[in-house]
Amino acid sequence: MVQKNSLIVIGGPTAVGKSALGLELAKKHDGEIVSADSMQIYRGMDIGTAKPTLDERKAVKHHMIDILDINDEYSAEQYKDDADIVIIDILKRNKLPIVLGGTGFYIKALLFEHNFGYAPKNQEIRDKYNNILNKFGKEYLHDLLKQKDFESAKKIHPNDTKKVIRALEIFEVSGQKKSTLAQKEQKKRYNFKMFILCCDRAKLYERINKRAEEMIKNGLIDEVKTLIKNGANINSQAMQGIGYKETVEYLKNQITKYELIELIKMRTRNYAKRQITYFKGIKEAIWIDIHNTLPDIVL
RNA sequence: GCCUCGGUAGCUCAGUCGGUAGAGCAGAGGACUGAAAAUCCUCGUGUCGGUGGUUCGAUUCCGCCCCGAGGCA
Repeated sequence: MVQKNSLIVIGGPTAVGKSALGLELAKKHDGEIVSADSMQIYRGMDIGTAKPTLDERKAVKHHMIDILDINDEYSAEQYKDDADIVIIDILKRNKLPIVLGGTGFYIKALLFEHNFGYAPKNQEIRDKYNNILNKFGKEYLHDLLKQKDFESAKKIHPNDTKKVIRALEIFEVSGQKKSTLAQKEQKKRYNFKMFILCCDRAKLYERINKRAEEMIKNGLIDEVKTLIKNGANINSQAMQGIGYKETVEYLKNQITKYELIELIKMRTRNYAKRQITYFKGIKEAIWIDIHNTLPDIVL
C-alpha cells in the first residue's frame, strides 16, 4: 500500500510504453496522471508528441497537458510549482498521483529540493552574455565564469555555453555562486516510488522508427502547418521539439519527405539514449523491462 | 565502342608530391540543480574496388579487369 501523501513516478525513454502502463495503473489504483513531458504541455502539439487521446484522457484524468500556448516559455521550476498544486489537489481527494513522462529534468525538479533561492531567468543578462560570447568567444565567456564561480566553471565545459551562461546568470541575479547553492544531498520533496521503463535497445529503436512513420501518416505535417498558420513562432521553445523543427525544414523545402522521416527517427533515437542516461543518474529508480510481461507493480 | 570523372570507416566525403589514412554523421558511453524533445563531453584499423607491374616499400605511379555517373558516337 502506498503511504499517505506519496506518489508513483513512471519514467523512461520515449516510445517505450509509459502511457499504456500509466493508464493501467491509474485504473487499477484509482489514480490520476500528472504528465511530466515538456512538449505535451503545449496545446496543439498532439501527433508529434504522442499525446494521450481524448478517450484516454476521458477514462483517466490527466494533468499538466495542454496548459500552455505554443509560444509560451516554461521551465523546470515552473513545472514544479504547477505540478505541486495539481498533486496536492489529487492527494486531497484521496487519489493516487501518477507522475508520468520522459522529461527527467522536470521530474527531478519536482521530486528533489533544489534550493536555488532567487535566480530566475533574466533575458537581459542572457542577451548580454550572448553578445560577449559572439564577440569574444567561448573561452573568454568561460574565463568570466572562472573569475566569478570557479567551482562551477570547473564542472561546465567551455563549449557548453548554455550552461556557462546560466551559471553566470545565477551569479548575477542572486549574487551567489551556483556551486555553493547546489546541494550535494538532494532532499526529497515527496514520498515516491519511481519506476523506469526500458527495454532492449534494438527493440526500442524499432518502436521509435515505427512511431515516426505513423506520426507522418497521422498528419504531423498538417499539424505543423496549422500551428504556423495560427501564429506559432518557429523559434519558440515548443517548436524545437523533435518532429516539429524537422517538419518546418521540410515545409521550407530544405529536406525531402523521406529525409524528414529518417531525421525524425534518428533524432528520436538520439533523444531516447539521452533520456536513458539521465534516468540512470537517479538512484531511487527501479528499472523495469517492458518486454517481460507487463510488470505488476505492487504499491 | 571511345573519352572523362568516381570507387577510402555503417553513410557522405577529405587525404597520402610513394613510407598502410582522417573528418562530419550514424553507433556506444557519459554529463546535466529555473532553456531539458535543449545543451555539452569522450570513443575512429578500415583487404583505401580487384589484379598484375615498377619500387627497398603502392591505397598513392603504370597496365588490365570489375562497378557507378556523365560525355561523344
